[in-house]
Amino acid sequence: MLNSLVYKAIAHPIRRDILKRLRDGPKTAGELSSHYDLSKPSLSSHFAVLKEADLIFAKRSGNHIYYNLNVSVANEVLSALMELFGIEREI
Amino acid sequence: MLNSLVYKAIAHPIRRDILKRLRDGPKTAGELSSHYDLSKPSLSSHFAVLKEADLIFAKRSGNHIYYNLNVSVANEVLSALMELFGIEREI
DNA sequence: ACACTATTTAGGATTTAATCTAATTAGATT
DNA sequence: AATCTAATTAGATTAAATCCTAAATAGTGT
Repeated sequence: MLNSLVYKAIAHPIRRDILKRLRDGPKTAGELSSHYDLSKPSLSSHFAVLKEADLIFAKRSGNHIYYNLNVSVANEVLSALMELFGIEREI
Repeated sequence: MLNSLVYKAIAHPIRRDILKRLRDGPKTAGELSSHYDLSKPSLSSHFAVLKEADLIFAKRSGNHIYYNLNVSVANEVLSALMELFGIEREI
């Protein structure tokens, strides 16, 4: 079954928004932080929660760290919820 | 978009287990409570969270209150998460 | 190696969630 | 209307999450 950390990770609106933004490609912490009225340390801890849940992963390039959406885990989340709700997935 | 209460609701393992059990049909509070080492008031508050999120609804029949899974909202959850992760749903 | 920039860790305050026991409500049945 | 059963509300406590400022780290690039 799916890791419980994932559910905790998507429980926070800012973390969901981060995930949504990462759909369109990798972003740096600074780039993401510009969208929220939140200190960088606070945002960093949101990243940590998402990383623990394995929903994102980090890659350094030059002076920046880029965050990437972990698409395979995202798919697992959906499968787990479908099972939870007893809904069949087509294909 | 989807109500934020839904994400909070599925964040707790007991609440997810309740949802799973309700897939197979309505259950009373007492019936559900027998599966958990938790006081009835605590469980009742879990029901309240699920109700607030509109994931379940209650129906009285005789001396019991039956809880039912709200399938339409369950489907909305999946759609919302698919959008969140940028995954297309077939059909 | 030194300094610069980006990000995270530490420590602490505040808020929200989860849980319990005891008391109450709601409705059903006699 | 009195009683019984099922479930919830109240009130208090403990645990977990969120957020901040200040300090530390990590890696880049001069």
